[in-house]
Amino acid sequence: MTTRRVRARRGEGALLREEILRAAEDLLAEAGTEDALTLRAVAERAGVSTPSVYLHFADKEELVEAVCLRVWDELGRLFGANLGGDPFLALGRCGRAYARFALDHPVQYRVLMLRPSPGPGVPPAAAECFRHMVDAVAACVETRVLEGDPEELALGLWSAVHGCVSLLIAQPSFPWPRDREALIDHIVRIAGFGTAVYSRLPRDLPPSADLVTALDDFGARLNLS
Amino acid sequence: MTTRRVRARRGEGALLREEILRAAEDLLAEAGTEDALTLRAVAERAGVSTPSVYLHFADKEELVEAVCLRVWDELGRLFGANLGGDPFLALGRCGRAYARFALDHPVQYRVLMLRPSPGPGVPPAAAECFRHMVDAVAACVETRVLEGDPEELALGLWSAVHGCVSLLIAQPSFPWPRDREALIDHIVRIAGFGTAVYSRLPRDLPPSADLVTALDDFGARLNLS
DNA sequence: CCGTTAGGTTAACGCTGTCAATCTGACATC
DNA sequence: GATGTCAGATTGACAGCGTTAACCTAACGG
Repeated sequence: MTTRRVRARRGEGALLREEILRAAEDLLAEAGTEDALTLRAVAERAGVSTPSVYLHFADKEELVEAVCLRVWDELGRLFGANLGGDPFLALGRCGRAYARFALDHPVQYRVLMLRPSPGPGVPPAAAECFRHMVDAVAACVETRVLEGDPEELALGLWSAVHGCVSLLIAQPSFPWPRDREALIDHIVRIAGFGTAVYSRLPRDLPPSADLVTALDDFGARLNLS
Repeated sequence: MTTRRVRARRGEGALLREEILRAAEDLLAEAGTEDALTLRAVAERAGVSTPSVYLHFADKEELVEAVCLRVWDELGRLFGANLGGDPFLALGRCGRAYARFALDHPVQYRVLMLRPSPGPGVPPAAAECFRHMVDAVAACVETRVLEGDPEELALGLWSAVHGCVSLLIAQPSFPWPRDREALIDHIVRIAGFGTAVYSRLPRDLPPSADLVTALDDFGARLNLS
């Protein structure tokens, strides 16, 4: 048992919440697995009895989610810092920043994105990032190079990058190329090109049209405009 | 307690393995969550005592994985059935089949693909699917429309579809369009177009080149060939 | 009929999340 | 300074979990 924590003064009970979060954060960093986050371990490290955690978190799930959400703010900042300038370059930078963030915090990313979300809605922090993303896409649409609903396009881009990093995180034994950074780069650009081509294709192209036909059509349209 | 199971005859001990798997499968289907798969619940439903599970599975993890791997064979068949004919159309069919499979078996998909893989290697069933995928891509590369390493290209396509379905499964409260089938279609084609464009771009295109430049370059090359 | 052994069971351990009941010490008041 | 109050915690317990060691028992070959 680590040294017992001194009781907080009146009105400052919320201090414990912060200390619990810090303890859990450290535990997660040391163990590298969310399994290490037992209420008992967290409480002991915070120098407090186990049920005290319930004074600030409804249940374990809420604690774990709170811990993982803490790093998410960083992603919001990253997005903000990468906006501006050429909208396509900005979009690319955001994608790369997102991927780097996920790979830098694999445990937190898994907990928040690779599990059945507990609440009915998207976690607010993630929602804000998504809004950034939609804005970035909207800027691209305004240049007329991309066409379509920004939200829908953003979802596609998001899911492309998410697919790559979540596979990297969950399936490290896939035959990945050695250079992760380059892989991310590929994916981001593939998603970008794909979205651009797809968004500018005639809507009435039959679903069964093969790639060559579609690309030819696209090439023709590109030269026209 | 359900009726107790009659002891198997000598040499037929392996029958219990099958019955345990079936029990677990049913439990999973009824509850819709892997949390329902407690050893006690599975054993009771199989009409057997809890530790008997250990006669056929090293630990719980192995049982859960075995349960989820059972449906995976179906995916292998789906892939096989969708090969042949125009390689690009085949690739598209495979992507759609993969997505439909994942959305039809969300729990199993999550257990196998969205969690830290236990063993050192890829589960054999998934590896076989990946091989199919690489073959399909290789066929496309032979037409000269796609260029590059089939394995690398396949990874990109896989991760695109995986990204979409895993987000759909884990984050149902995202602002998804109503028509899932159409969404999958978009993603598959975006990934296809993106890969095609990207694979045919000059390798020395600077990483900072913006989308418009790259697309123009691509359009020019496409008309030349 | 007996001995062997595959095919199980019993009982228990340590761990987990969670809750009801209880204590305690800092503060406002007299 | 003594007193009452209530926020801030603790104690003790519960049910359920995965897992293990020790034990039983029914089916078969000789």
